[in-house]
Amino acid sequence: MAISDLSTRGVDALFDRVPKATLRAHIVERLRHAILAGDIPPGAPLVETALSERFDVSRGPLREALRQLIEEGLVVTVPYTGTRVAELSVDDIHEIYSLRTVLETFAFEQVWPRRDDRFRAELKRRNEALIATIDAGDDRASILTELEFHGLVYEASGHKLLQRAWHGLRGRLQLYWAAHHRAHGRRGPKRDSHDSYIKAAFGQDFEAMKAEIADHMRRGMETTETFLRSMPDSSGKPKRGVKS
Amino acid sequence: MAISDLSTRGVDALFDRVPKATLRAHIVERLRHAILAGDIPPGAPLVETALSERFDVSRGPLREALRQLIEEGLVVTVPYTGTRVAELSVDDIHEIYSLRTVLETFAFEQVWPRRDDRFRAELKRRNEALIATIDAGDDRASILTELEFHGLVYEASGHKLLQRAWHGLRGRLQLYWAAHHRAHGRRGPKRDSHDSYIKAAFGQDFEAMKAEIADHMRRGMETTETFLRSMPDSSGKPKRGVKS
DNA sequence: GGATCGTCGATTGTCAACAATGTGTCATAG
DNA sequence: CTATGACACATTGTTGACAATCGACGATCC
Repeated sequence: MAISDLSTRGVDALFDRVPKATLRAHIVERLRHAILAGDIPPGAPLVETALSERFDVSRGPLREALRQLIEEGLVVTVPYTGTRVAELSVDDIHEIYSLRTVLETFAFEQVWPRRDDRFRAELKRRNEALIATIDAGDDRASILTELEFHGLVYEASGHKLLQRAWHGLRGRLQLYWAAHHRAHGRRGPKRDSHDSYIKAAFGQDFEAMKAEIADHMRRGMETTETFLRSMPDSSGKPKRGVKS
Repeated sequence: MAISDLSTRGVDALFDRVPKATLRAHIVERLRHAILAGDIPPGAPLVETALSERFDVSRGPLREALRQLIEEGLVVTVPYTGTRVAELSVDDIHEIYSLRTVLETFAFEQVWPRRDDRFRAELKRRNEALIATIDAGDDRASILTELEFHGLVYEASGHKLLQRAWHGLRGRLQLYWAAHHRAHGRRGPKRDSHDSYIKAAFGQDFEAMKAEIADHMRRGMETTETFLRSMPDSSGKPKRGVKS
């Protein structure tokens, strides 16, 4: 799996100018990383010329990369006027978590009959990876490991459309979690936050699993919402902040 | 709506160069229409130079339009090799309908407490519009009216992310329905196909509504799957067929 | 002094030419 | 006749320049 490959090499090990496949894909990666890491905060303007210079590419591939990030919900644009990193809002949080509850429940429903030993072992492995990042105090990495933990269910479902939907949610979630991390230092996921989740996943009662998912999501949403409401004003109008 | 506008004036009655908003958006509209109407069948190659000439734009906006259609699942591409209209497959049908069942159930769950008279009236209105197109024998239009009928629930949910997910499903559904229509002349939706659906939607029993949705989807999926399996070979390799 | 209109700068939208890559063909050797 | 290799063609990827549009600032008029 290329995913675990990425997580081991760390978040900012950047290949500078080694076009592996297509240029646009690389820009998407790097821009997404810069946004999700908070290097370019929500609301910050994304000027095409500045970005094309920063990434050392022309505006063509860069524009296409921006379009993709728009599709992912990380970036918003208004024609002839400008492009910015998406802003945060409580309404979005409600939408993200409510839809995520539905999708993750559905994903588990698909996976339920096929929970073999490999699935169980991998779920445990990813939980231990999550705990490791928490113990290490690496909050930024713990965001990724937590997403990978939950991502397993979608991958195991074998449902491509569902995985696609999860991908769209995943980016948005990361945007909020990263902002939380940036504001409070620690986002504060507990070591045992997934214990009951795993227990239910290994059990035989699917209804219990559904309840556990709903509960897990409710807690996550409340945490995120509380954080966002504590923000002074995330809908302010930051002027500049792209260059470097 | 500009869509009905486009459908009435036909595919090649082109406004010659009246940029209303942004060029890319227009190309997306026209390309999507051409694909969903079957003018460019599944598997047909989409050559950028040919399309840019056909639509009288340069390759820049055209490429961006293609990217968007890729996101929507109507088009597939492989780097440096080519772009084609997405092919049809039974696996996709299962994914589309299973996910759609989940999403539409969720949408109804959101709408359930707010089913006021306006909602009921609009649902009836759209059903009558669907019946009108069926009676008129306009199968192509009945695809649109049926999608609009089901679309109401998503719109009424007020859930932007959910609407976005529906949008992605909608295009794919249309792709299959249009192929069905093209192959069999009539796709054959019955006049009363939504009677029980509406009855459940107006009732008080949400569990009954869930069952009705599941049943409706199951029937739709079976119809679509049966059609696709009756196709000689939809995974063949058509050579050319873009120009004109 | 306040409002309105025009102008200027900044930013995105669009275009046509050039480079990189992949695929199929055709000649050639075994 | 088959396999193999090089070559040419078709197609996408990338680039830099040019055009259209928007927002803000400042001058001007009431």
